[in-house]
Amino acid sequence: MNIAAKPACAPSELLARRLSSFRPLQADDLAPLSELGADDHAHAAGAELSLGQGETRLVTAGLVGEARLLSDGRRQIVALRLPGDILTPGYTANHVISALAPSRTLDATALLSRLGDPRAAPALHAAWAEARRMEQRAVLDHVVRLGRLSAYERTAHLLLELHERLVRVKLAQANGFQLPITQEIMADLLGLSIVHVNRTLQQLRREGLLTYRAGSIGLPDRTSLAEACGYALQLSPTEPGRRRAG
Amino acid sequence: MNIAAKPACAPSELLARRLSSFRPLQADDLAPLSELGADDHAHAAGAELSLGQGETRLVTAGLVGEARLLSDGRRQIVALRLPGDILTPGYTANHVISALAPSRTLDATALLSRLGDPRAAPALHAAWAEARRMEQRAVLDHVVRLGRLSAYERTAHLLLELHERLVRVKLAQANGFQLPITQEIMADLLGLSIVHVNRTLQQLRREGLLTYRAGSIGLPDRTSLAEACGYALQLSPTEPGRRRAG
DNA sequence: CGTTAGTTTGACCTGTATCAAAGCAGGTGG
DNA sequence: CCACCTGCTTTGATACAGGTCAAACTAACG
Repeated sequence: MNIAAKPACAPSELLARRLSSFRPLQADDLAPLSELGADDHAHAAGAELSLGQGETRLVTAGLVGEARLLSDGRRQIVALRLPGDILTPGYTANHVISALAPSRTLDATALLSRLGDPRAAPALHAAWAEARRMEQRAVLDHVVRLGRLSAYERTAHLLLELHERLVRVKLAQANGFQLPITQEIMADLLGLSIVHVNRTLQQLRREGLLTYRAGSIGLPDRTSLAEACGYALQLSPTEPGRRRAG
Repeated sequence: MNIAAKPACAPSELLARRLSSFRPLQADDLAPLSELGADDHAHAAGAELSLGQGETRLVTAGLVGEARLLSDGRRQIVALRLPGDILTPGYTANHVISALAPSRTLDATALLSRLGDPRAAPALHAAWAEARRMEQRAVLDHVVRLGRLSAYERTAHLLLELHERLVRVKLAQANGFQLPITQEIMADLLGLSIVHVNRTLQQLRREGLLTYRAGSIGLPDRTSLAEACGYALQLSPTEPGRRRAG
């Protein structure tokens, strides 16, 4: 039940969970996933991952970030990749992919090209397409956070998004999850200074909307938190596995 | 030579230009594009475009924006679509696609599904894949602008990006282009207030890095401008059609 | 020519950055 | 087992980029 360096479950199981969260899938739909080996590669926290041209890797544990570096040292993390997410090579020279916490990844180039083909595995393909859509959506949410939300809203919004994404791969509890990253990383994610991230987290705690210690985030009242930042919850606050009615 | 409401050229020619800017393409490679009719649909400035589920439209003239609306009226434009770009339905309820200037679009669902197939038209497919990559890259650039660049840098960075994108479809001059949008729209694009956009544009003008009147942008010194905001020019500043050596 | 939409200016305010220093671990070596 | 790093968090004081409010200016348009 956490994003540890040690894989909580087999890579294929992880992907199965994520894809099933988008489309109901039968056991035999999932068969192609079993081609994934268990030979994942470990990355220490902070290690940069370099993907070969055209290579696709599946994150199986930990937390990976894709960031853009500016010449004066500023950094913006443009995407967070959680277990079950995939990595593709960056677009520009200053685009770096690195493990934000001890992580594991696995080459999934072959499987992924199969998922992209509607003929090979229709059910998986549909679920995969939905997952891709969701990723697209997440980037745009990130744009809105950075462009139009206050520090307070940004932070709340991001935590809610992470929670929902982790629930899909069953790596979160109903009202909390592990987030083994420093406040500096949160700052680079949220486009804020470290100091301000710290103060914002304190405010959320003071208001009883957040608890955290030792990299463990608690969101005791996701409904209020969502209201406070305009986040549209996708999963029921009480039964996070279940899709919402509205 | 501008992004007017009247199409400057046939839709197929527009796509041909954009794709050719990514990969050299022969006349017969481009043949499949001719299936595009000329029956594009006009949209008044400000009009919202609603795409059917699964529908894909090609922008043939004007300027289209994809925005997210917040309940209190804040708006963030998450992507600008220029002639030669495509539109797909939004991901969320608050995602709206609207013409930012008088525009024209054309259904391209059939053609686009063909471009996605490597077997049907390999050369076009490769160019198209590259174009998609570039779009991805542009969104991430937008994230960096909003998250880590100052108002001044953001503005410069965006104008340079727009210029390069318009050059690809031959709708820009060597050092300028038409940008028929209000400063309010720029504000929603850049995550700034209208007033501050105005002041930032003035500063750029004062410094001789920008001229504009009547929706016409001039970038007399793209090299300096790029330096001022850390933009990595892709096209030669002197011969904007040609790929850069570095 | 009056109306309306957009731009520009000025005065003022506030959210967030910056700087600096003080706590607080957790790990290492003596 | 303590003393010491070293990296992270927290706090306080201060500065500034950019927001807000309000009004004047401009230009297009019927």
